[in-house]
Amino acid sequence: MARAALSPDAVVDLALRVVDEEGPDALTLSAIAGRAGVATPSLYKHVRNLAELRVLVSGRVMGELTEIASEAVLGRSGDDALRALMDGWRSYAARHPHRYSALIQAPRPETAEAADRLVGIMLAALRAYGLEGSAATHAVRCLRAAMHGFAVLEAAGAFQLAEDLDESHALLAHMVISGLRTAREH
Amino acid sequence: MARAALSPDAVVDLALRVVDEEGPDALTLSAIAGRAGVATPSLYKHVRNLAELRVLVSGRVMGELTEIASEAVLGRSGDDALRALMDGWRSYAARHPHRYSALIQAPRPETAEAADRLVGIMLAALRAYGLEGSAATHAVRCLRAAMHGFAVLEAAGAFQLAEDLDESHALLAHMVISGLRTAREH
DNA sequence: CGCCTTAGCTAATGGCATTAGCCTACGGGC
DNA sequence: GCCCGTAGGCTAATGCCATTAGCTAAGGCG
Repeated sequence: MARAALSPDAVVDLALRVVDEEGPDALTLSAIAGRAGVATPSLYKHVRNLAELRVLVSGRVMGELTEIASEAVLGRSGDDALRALMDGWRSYAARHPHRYSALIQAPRPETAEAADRLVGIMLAALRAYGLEGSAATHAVRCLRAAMHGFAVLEAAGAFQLAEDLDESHALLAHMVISGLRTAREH
Repeated sequence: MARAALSPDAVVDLALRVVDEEGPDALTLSAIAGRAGVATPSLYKHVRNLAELRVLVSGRVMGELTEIASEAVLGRSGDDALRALMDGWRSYAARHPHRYSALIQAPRPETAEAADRLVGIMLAALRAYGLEGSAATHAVRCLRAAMHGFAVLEAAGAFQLAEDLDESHALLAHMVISGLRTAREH
């Protein structure tokens, strides 16, 4: 069975290292093969193709994000939980901007489970606001949009001015919270 | 001067058509050359390379978005202006999802002017809330994050459930508005 | 009327993904 | 302890794409 060094998981590990160090565009099979000390075609023994590898990477990132989110919410509720969730999300994206950019948003069966867990955590974070059915769905969508939008823009370096990003993000959290508190009327 | 059919602008036009019809990943010089009825290397007479073409495409999209945004805000103020801006933004992204995905968020000198105009429009839309200096910057950042996050997720088809997206988006607008109204404390 | 600029061309290079087919070392069963 | 099947590696080949170099012709301008 040869060196046994490689496996689908190991390939994803290397892929994440490539992404972190060289950016999502550098995620190429030959870059990974180089790091693995293996010829490029050998990777096809572990991964169907580049597209599938991207999905696997995305799934891994989603899993990490789920872990972060779940820790953030743990033992908190209400505004506190929501703020912790948003802060955790943002800090993950800021710590690993390339990794975050490798997140695929289009729903894929392979990442459906992780995505569902994430939605579950968001729902839990929103529990204190007493949202029922559709209202909860709308709230989760907005929360996701806010967190993702901020994370993407920050990761891309789109916020140029000198103002403190922590403060901007606190305002975003305030918007979500105050919007949820007064959601009756809209 | 040969056929005079091509020019940098014409190349961008074709590029936009490719993006719209086949998605951002299909944006390739040879696809454009095919549509232009020209050999691939000929395009280098009009555009420095693929990377620059992407930036030009992004600039064009940003310009269109600026137009939409400015029309939306025109003749309105306060909550009304803000909601119209958000609705216009979202509907542009929904109408041209691939085009919207081709938007490059990382600041580039070539798109700086369009980006500044966009920020200017957002500032105008926020005028009624009486934000000064830094507070206005934070508000623009949050508005951008909310609009962009929702647009990206919708364009990617990330919102799966059956609930009405208009309603979700109305809630998002409500969050922004109510957050701005109560922004003192945070 | 000739020149020069310019937009097009072909040829060549190199990176990458992907497929096909080969080779071999291990591990389980005898 | 030996045999064989399988799995994981390899090389070779293909094809697409971007990019560069150098050629060519056509149109405007003097």
